[in-house]
Amino acid sequence: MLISTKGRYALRVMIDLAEHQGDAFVPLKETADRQDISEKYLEGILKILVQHGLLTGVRGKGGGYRLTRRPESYTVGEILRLTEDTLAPVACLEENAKPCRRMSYCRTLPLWQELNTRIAGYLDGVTVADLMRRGEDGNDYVI
Amino acid sequence: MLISTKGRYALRVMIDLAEHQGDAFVPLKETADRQDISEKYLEGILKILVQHGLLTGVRGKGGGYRLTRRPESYTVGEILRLTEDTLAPVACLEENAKPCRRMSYCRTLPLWQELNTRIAGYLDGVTVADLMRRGEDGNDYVI
DNA sequence: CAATTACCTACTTATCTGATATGTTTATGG
DNA sequence: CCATAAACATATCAGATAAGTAGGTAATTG
Repeated sequence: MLISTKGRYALRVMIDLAEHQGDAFVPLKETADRQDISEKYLEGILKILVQHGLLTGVRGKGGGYRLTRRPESYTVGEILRLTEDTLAPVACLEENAKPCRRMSYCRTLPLWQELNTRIAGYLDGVTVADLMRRGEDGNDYVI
Repeated sequence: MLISTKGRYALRVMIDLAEHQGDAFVPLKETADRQDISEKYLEGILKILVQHGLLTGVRGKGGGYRLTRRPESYTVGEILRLTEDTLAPVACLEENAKPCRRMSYCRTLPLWQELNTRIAGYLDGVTVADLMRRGEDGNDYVI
């Protein structure tokens, strides 16, 4: 499992907010209901997105969450990197992995590196705006 | 983390056996030493590979393990699918995942499906023979 | 001031990972 | 035929992670 519920939920929330934007701030409860996700669990996820500036959160009556940028400017990779611990397919390629002695001659390292590149390349090439378009004509982001 | 040590070790063992083949059976202890992997832990991994016919295991003095086919006939995907629980990047795409109600309209499903296809496609396109060739001229399996 | 809503901290429960320990069976060489 | 080498089998375990729950605090508005 490369992507946990945390990352999947984060993506769905971003899409939800993008789709219900314009009419000011969207309270978490609304999104949680629509997406059928536990409110309390979602809170933790949205906190991360706010802290990193992807969303604005406003408290009190009339408050809620809102995107800070246009949907086409958020890549899937950007969102997942915040909510997932890592997107690396193997431990050796993680951020803070302890350097592996076998690196210089490991027969499998190039395999993992290429896999990593392909995964990151794909996820960085799809935007939230792309994900909104399911069912529309000419939707080919999956290709 | 898509691939755990189990899968990574399995791959390294297959390569190790491929490289030390011909001189009959290779005892687990040898491979474990060369690859710096716990003997006991490796046993469990090799058992799986034997049970599925990728390796032959022979007991007693002079025994050990041997590939049953030529290195170029084993794909990385084939090996990893045996040793990893799943290669699916998200829970919804696992073998025995309970069918998701949101499937027909889920905005993110196509994203995961395409990611899954790309990962599987890459891993099924690389063989054990390819992995042996690191450092050789014209080695371009990572491209 | 009351209601709403985001924000914060801590806990829980189940599952998975990466092993270790302790044997049993099978084959070979002396 | 017995000691040794080796695969095969089963159980257990400690630590980490995932997914979610609980309970409370702070800010904003009508």
